[in-house]
Order: sequence, then C-alpha cells, then structure tokens
Amino acid sequence: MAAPAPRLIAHLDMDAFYASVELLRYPELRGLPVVIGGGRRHQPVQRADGSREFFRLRDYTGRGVLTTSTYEARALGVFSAMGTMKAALLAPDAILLPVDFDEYRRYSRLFKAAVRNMAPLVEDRGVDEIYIDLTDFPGAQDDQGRAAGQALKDAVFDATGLTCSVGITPNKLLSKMCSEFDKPNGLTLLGLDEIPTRIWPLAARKINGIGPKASEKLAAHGIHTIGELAAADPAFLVANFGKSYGAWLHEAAHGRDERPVVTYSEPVSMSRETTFERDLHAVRDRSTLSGIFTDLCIELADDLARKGYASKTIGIKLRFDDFKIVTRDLTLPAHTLDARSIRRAAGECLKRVDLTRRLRLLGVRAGNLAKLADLVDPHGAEAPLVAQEAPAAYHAPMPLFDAAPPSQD
DNA sequence: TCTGGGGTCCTAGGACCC
DNA sequence: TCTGGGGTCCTAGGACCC
Repeated sequence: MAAPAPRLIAHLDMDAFYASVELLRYPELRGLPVVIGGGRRHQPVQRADGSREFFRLRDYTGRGVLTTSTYEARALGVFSAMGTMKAALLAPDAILLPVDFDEYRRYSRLFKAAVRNMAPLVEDRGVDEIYIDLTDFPGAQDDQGRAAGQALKDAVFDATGLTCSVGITPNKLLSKMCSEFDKPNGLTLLGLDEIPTRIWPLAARKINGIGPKASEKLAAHGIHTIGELAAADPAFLVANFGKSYGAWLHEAAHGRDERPVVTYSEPVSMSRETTFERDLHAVRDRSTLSGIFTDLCIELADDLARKGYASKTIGIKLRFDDFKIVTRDLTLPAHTLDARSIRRAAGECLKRVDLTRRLRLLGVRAGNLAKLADLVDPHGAEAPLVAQEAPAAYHAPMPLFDAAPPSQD
C-alpha cells in the first residue's frame, strides 16, 4: 500500500494589490513612488492637454493611514498602516491616490475566478490572498507543485495584468511564510526538511498568528527567532502563553499545521464604523453624532439585506480620544435587519457607556447572524423576525444620540 | 505625525438550567 | 449547613489578520 500523497498547499498573495490596480489605470505612474490612502477627495485632475495632475502626499491633511504603497514608495520608508501625515514627512513627493474598493473587489473577483477555473479548492483570505489545495492537481506531486504554481501565476496575470507571489509547501502556515520569500512576482517551494535552514532563522513575528504583543513577550524571554521558539520547552510556553496558544506556538515553530483549505464559510458578523475628522463630544456634538449613528445603522441594515442575513445581537464600538475602545452589545428576542430596530438596540447599548470623553470613532455591529432563508420555519409560517419598515422611514429624523430613538409605531 | 475599516477567534465571568 | 458538576447563552475585552 502506497502512503497517501503529502499535501501540497499554495498561498497566493497579490503584489502591492491596491497600488498595482491603480497602476493599470494610470500607467504613467509606473516606476514612481505611489501610495493609496484614506483621503476623501484626492482624485487626479484631468488637464486640458489630456494629461493628469496627481495629488502629492505633502498636500494631504487629516487622519488616515496608507492601505498600500508601491515598492518604489516602500524604498522611501512608507508602508501600509502608516499614518498618512507621517508618510508625508518621509516621502512628500510620492503620489497619493484615493482608495477605490469597488475596483479592487472587481480585480479580486477576476483573479480568484481565474484560479478557481484551474484549481477549484480555494480558500478566500480577503481581497488579495487565497490558499489553494494542489494535492490532487494533475502532475503536482511530480515536481512539488512548481509547474502548477507557475500556471496559477500565469492564469492570474492573463486575467488581470497583475503579478502575484506564490508559496507552495505541505501546509498553510509554511506556504504563507514562503509566499513572502521572493516578492514581488515570486514562486517559492519548500519541503519539511528545509525548515531548520529556511524557517528557523526568521523572526518569530513572521509566523501568521504571532502579532506585536506575543512577539514582544517572547522577546522578553529571549526568544527572537522561530528556531529559538522551536527550541523552547513546550511546558514553558504553556505556562507563559496559556494551554492553547502555548501549545500552538510550539507546533507552529516546528512547521506543523494540519488545518484544511476551507472553501466555504458563513459570515459571523457584519459591521460599519467611522473615524471622525475631529473628535466629537456626546453633548456638544449631539446632533452630528446622532446623524452619523443613524447613518451607520442604515448602512448596516442595507448590508444585511443585500447579503441576505438578519442579526440577533446588535453591538456598538466606541473609540475615545485616548484611543481606548469600549464595546457594548445587546441580544434581541428575535433576528432583525431593520434599520430602526438596529438603531434602537444600538441606542440601548450606548446608554451603558460613560460618554464623558470625546469620541474618535463610532461603530455598529450585527452579530449572531442567520440567513434570511433559514428564518422561515418548515410549516411555512414566518419565524419571529422583526418586521421591516419602508426604506423611506429609515431617513426619518432621529434627533437623540444618547437616548432612545422615536418609537417605531 | 497620533494611529482606517472590516473581520475572526479566544478568554472569562455570571446567569441560568439540569 | 454546606457544597456538586456540566452545558449553554450572554456580555466585554483583547489579540490578530487583511
């Protein structure tokens, strides 16, 4: 009896995805430092002679972070998640483009469709990343997936004009690390026998699941590399990081990961949140806050309806001027996707928060989701779903921020 | 130079039921 | 008078990821 073929898992990561999509639109920017950022209106201006005038990073004022930067911009020290104002000091002449999520989602669908058309076992990991199970891909076992990986890259490029980087190893954990090895436009294979030479020298932080807190704590114990983590006593890790996380740290450092590629999953929650242009006070800016609060509830209700879900737990999220985050939630007697019901429940949550400090962010969350189709019982009667109101009613004034909204009836 | 928006999963205490 | 478990739901916070 032959042993079952070892798994071959690919991780495919689009190169500087948002920026690369923008370069397809604005090819004259190729080779320049370009960043994509949260600014409101930094749309390029069309000149009379047909050329375009772009905003520069130095022209930006406001709160916001970069979502992506081209490799030329990264060379100047500006990276995604960096505050835009800080980036402007480092690279004042870099081109700033506004975020266009619709366009990125369009390209996301294109590249994923191209991959699925070739290899159907695809796990979505956000707009620019996927895992692909190539274990049973024809011929993949003959060359550790190299030809399949190149074919994936070619298919993505043919469909979008964009490059990606691919890592192929026996599991998701290792493939995720390997796709970084030769970015951009890379293809990296790795076998389990190469873990000591190619994985152990890396910083522990490179493991997907070890974030800033855990890596700092590890460093405090003298553990900086994955190899040092692999050498650490599992009992020590469990004692310091908990039973579950400690055991996982040990396994991850040895490159062990049995998680399957999951091709479908139901959403757990949906949310809408916004950071204000300036911090707002619950009393002094009550009407502004109330309007934003209601708008968030309406957007969330629209999201639920568009995707066909109802929620039984409505929550709010506040970020204060000192960056402290507070959440409150409330479980309802029945599922709802009605904006007024969401607004009322969120208003109840808000009453339980001390609103002395000024607010920087406000968010509304819908959890405990159920598919609308599943809320009708087998006998055909309506499940206890809160009735929807006409959309026009959503826009009725809701003057109070910290008190209950007007009654529904 | 104050640091976005959309998610998932885990932990932990208390309520409540058996 | 003193002392049980297990199971599930609800709520709050936090780490982490893209």
